Amino acid sequence: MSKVILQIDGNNFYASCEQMIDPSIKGKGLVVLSNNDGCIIARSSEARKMGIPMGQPYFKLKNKLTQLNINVRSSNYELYGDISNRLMQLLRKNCEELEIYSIDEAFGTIKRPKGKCLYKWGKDLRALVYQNIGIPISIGIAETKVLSKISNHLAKKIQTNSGIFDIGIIQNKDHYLNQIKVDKVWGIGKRMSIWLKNKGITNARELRDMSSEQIRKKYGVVGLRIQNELKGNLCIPIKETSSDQKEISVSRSFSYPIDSLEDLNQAIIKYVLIASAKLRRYNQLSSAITIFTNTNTHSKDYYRSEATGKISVPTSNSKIMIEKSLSLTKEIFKPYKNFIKAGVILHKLQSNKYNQTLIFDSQNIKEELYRQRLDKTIDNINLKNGLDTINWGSSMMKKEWLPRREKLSRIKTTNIENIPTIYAN
DNA sequence: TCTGGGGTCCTAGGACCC
DNA sequence: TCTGGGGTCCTAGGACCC
Repeated sequence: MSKVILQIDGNNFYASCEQMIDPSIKGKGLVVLSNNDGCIIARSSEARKMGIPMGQPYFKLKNKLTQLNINVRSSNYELYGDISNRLMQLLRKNCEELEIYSIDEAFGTIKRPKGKCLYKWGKDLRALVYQNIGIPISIGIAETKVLSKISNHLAKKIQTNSGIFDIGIIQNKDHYLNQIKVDKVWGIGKRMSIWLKNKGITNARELRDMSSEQIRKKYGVVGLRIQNELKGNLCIPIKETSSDQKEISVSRSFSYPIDSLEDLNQAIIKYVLIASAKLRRYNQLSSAITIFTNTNTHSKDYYRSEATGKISVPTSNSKIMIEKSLSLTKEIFKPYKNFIKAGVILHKLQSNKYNQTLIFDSQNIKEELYRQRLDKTIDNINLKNGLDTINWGSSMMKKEWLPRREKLSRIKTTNIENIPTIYAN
């Protein structure tokens, strides 16, 4: 028995989620838009076949989508999050270890009985997931993470594999690795693939076989790890328990440009409230905040500004964070600029279990406890009734610049009971 | 007119200490 | 007159991921 790595993901995840809760669009062309209805970030396989590209701005393709009778949805992260949780729970039951890598993707491990292909095992899991969750998945099986990604890619690409591929059972993988373009290898991005192509390296097999010394010189341990994983040596381990988050960021584009400090302040307050609620949900504290804003990246006089401030006592308190943020906002604001986006990043996160705060005098302790209770009460009410039920007065004044979500599916998704369950037979 | 959002890891270089 | 060198911690920024 040897351990193998599995890479499992939901096919066209956002599109599949939308189709699952609304059977009327099943089997039809469908695209899902990013926040602010900006770009196309997911396509059903039907839309893909009709030639709709990924990542394109919505406004450029609006007419074409109408002509082709393709359905359009704004992204609905509450829904995708709910479905993702159910998917991951089911996968956890069926793997030995599981690392949740993103909303639609996980790495897992199981034992391989000596010399046995795991295609049948994958097929059963795939059927189980479809019956219980209603989402089609793909499964790639291999010795390492990088190879399991490639295996998953082949599972999707080659029709006869029907969503499952076990490259780990294949001794000589050259035939398959030759088919994988170098920029499709996990960890090889734009920059590295340009450098590799200039060196005549175009596919995964060539990357595996090239001089390690050259890679190490240019890309250090990061590059070497990728190459080693291609050779079948596990270098990137499975992280089962997601260690505490290192930072939390909340940013949004506005539906139209803003140019007043007042508007910017309101946006920032809004984002700080979301971020600090997240922080409390993770039982973490932060001791540094970055605020940033920028004008249109596509315009000639693009302007971006950011400022970071420390908080002397690590906190998760909304009020303290808002005060800090507003003083930072004043620093980064410039008049006569049309800002189209702003955001907040909390860093230096730590668990609130080990909160070694400064010694408070009794009055401060009282205030701190009061603040914590207040935050908690607000969080609980908002969790039950939606994010905006109770909010800080200052973030309520104007909302016209909030992001667009015009094509949101109407189904109420914050309630898990509304998600249909599909039973076998 | 309209081009997303939220993360991680690594490295180089500065500040500081002994 | 000659003015070291290694370690650690922090930060900003690059590159990549979904």
